[in-house]
Amino acid sequence: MKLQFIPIDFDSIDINNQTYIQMFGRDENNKKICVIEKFNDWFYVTNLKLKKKIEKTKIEGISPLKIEIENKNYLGKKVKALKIYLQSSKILNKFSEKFNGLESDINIITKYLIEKKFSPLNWLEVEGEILNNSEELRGVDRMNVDYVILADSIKLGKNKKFKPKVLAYDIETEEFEIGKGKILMISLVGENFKKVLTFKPSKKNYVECFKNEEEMLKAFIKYIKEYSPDILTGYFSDGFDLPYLRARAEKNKIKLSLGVDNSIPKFKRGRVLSGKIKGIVHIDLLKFIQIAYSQYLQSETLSLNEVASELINEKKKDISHIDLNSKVSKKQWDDFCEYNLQDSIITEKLFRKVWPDILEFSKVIGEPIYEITRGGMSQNVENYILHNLYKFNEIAKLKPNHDEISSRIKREKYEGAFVFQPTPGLYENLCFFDFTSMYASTIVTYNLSLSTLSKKPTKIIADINGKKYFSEKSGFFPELLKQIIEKRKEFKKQYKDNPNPLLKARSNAFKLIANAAYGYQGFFAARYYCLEAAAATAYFARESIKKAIKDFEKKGFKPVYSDTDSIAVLLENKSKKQALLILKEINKKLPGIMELELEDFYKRGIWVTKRTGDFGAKKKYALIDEKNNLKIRGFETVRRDWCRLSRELQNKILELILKNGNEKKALEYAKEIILKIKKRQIPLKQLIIRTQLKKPIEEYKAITPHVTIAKKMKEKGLPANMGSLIQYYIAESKNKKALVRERAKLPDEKGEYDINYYLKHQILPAIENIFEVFKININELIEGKKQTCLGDF
DNA sequence: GCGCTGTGGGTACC
DNA sequence: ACTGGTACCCACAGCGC
Repeated sequence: MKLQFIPIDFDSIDINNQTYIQMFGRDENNKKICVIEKFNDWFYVTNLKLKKKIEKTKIEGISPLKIEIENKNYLGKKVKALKIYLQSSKILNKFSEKFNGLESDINIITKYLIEKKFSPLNWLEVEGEILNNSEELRGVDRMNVDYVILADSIKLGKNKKFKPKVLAYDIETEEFEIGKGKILMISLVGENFKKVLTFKPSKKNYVECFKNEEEMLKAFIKYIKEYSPDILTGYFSDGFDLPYLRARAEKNKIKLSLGVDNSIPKFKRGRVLSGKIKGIVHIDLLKFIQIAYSQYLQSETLSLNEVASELINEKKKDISHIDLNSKVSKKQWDDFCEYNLQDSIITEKLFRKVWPDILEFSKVIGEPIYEITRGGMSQNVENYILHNLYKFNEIAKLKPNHDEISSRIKREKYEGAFVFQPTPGLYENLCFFDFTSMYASTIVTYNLSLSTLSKKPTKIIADINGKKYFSEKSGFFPELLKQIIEKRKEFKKQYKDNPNPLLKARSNAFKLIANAAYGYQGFFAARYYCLEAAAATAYFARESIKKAIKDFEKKGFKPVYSDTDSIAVLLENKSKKQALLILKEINKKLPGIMELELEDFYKRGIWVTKRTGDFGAKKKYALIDEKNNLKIRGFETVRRDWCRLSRELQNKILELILKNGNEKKALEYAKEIILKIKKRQIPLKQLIIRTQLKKPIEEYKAITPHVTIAKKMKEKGLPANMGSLIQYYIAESKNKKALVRERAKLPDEKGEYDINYYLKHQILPAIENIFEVFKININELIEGKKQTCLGDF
């Protein structure tokens, strides 16, 4: 039979020493199906003399299926290679190791997709037979899908729209530690499907009540099987919900058979766990948001609440804390159920919102959605490369081994970007320019990569701790990056002409890959690691930006600031038109694909001194554009480890100064706030300091306030683990010389906030340097000196 | 015990 | 360990005296 099929999840299986690829997805009638196809895995050997020996080799009773001689490239050089096919991939590594093989370390699904030139989530045309309790294939078709088909041939099909069947879930538990307490409830939300499973009655109509935790877990499994989603999604579900479910299932001695073959979820150890369910793509939305969105989000944490409110304008249900040790009222329990349901509702909506990005990311990189949502950007860059090496007939380089990685980690840092030393002051009429995708353009323009690093001198010379040369013949890495940049441009333009989420997502996916390519070459675990290329990229970028600054200066534009790829100049008596003309002139002379573009014009901008030393601080400035929009960089206002009071005060002061062009109103405002805190009229909420715990508590050498508080929280049984945001305030103490950490208290701990601490350590640092631009000494104002001059105090 | 400087730690910029 | 380097600023740690 012949059918149209869209693959969503991928796996492989070995039956009687033959490897098969399993693809789970939908047919054109929206039936959930599994397509199985034989696949012969391979590896390469570049020593042709080994052909006979390999042919005769047998491992675990298996010898090579066939060996082909191919003309290939390896790191840009022509090679003759043996391509050795094996019917079973389980002995591939053993074979490959024996003969120093290549490409044996590429994931089998990746290889299948590369060989077939399929991309996940593209429709395929499948011809084959439906399996019916096939004994020959050891009952591989006994799965919870509508049918299983063994394919004879698979071709690219006609693309059409596809909407995956999604189920979102969320659990509420007694304890935060995985598996420690019971799971109290589980919510499930899909299209026209809303349920909360629990074992304590509630009158809410979506709640289903079971005898105990065990029965609830069984029902959870049953509902997932019945609903049979393509995608099961949660928020932080790799790190919490799924492992917790696994632990409680074990405790209740039931099998968490969520897979379509009744298998239990598999967990892969990484920096954090990732949970895989056979035949259903488990997506932890948090992970994808970290990869694709975090750099664009305003949210200070990536909590579901903050992210959802920013992306879909939805909030979690606000309920008061429930103390499970005391009696819980019916109303409280109902609210709790609703809270649980709401989390899944939000997660499902959030999923719908980011789905175009997941889809495009997967198509652009060429990897299934499970893979692209895990493993970080370096992995995505690498996968993009692997899927496109065929264009260059390249054999892939092996991953570095453990020793290689260790020595790479130990290497010294190289010199990075250039940052202009600003002169503190308030400036008027500024013009910002920046290089488009600077590092990526630099890599392309100067041909910087592992395979183009040359031992012999060339015209491309990077002066990085000695001279390094790069060949002028373009290499596959820069060439690939060039294509990425071109595609980015193309889709960006298409999006401009025809704004739709898919085009935006596609353009954004290419942008993210381009931006990560530079970091990739300097990343210790990269296949195409090349520190010289990374250092040379930074070198040529520095040269470019310094030259551009000089060029603007020559044309009479005074440079004020520059960081990595941006330049700010003063317009002074010149017009915007003139600035754009100069930009054009400078652009004409730029090499390769380097391109400088106008970022924006600003009415005013302010730069301040460092707190220590009397010169201008880098990476700290505030701008106001012609529509009175503020753009604040680096200041305490944008730093989450400062209390709200200092942040809001500083923000207001910057705004008043930039709007008015002078400090008068700002000073009035500062006085007001200082007076308020002196009178203890500022609510504690404004004074909470938040700092993240970046590692396990025991590993800290310096015992800072937030570490002290974290310890206190642990003692109280509150969650304070790696990654937690620790909140505290600084309270008064009889001992004037007590350390800050000794005065730090939890937000709900009794005490009076220390007015002096907040004046000197939170308010003063946030505004002192700003007023210094106007020769005003805020410290004197705070301490109450010169009262007669300033009044009020 | 005081004052200075170095270091660890967190966060932001690009 | 899960892209890179640059820079700010705090609180504590450690040193000399």
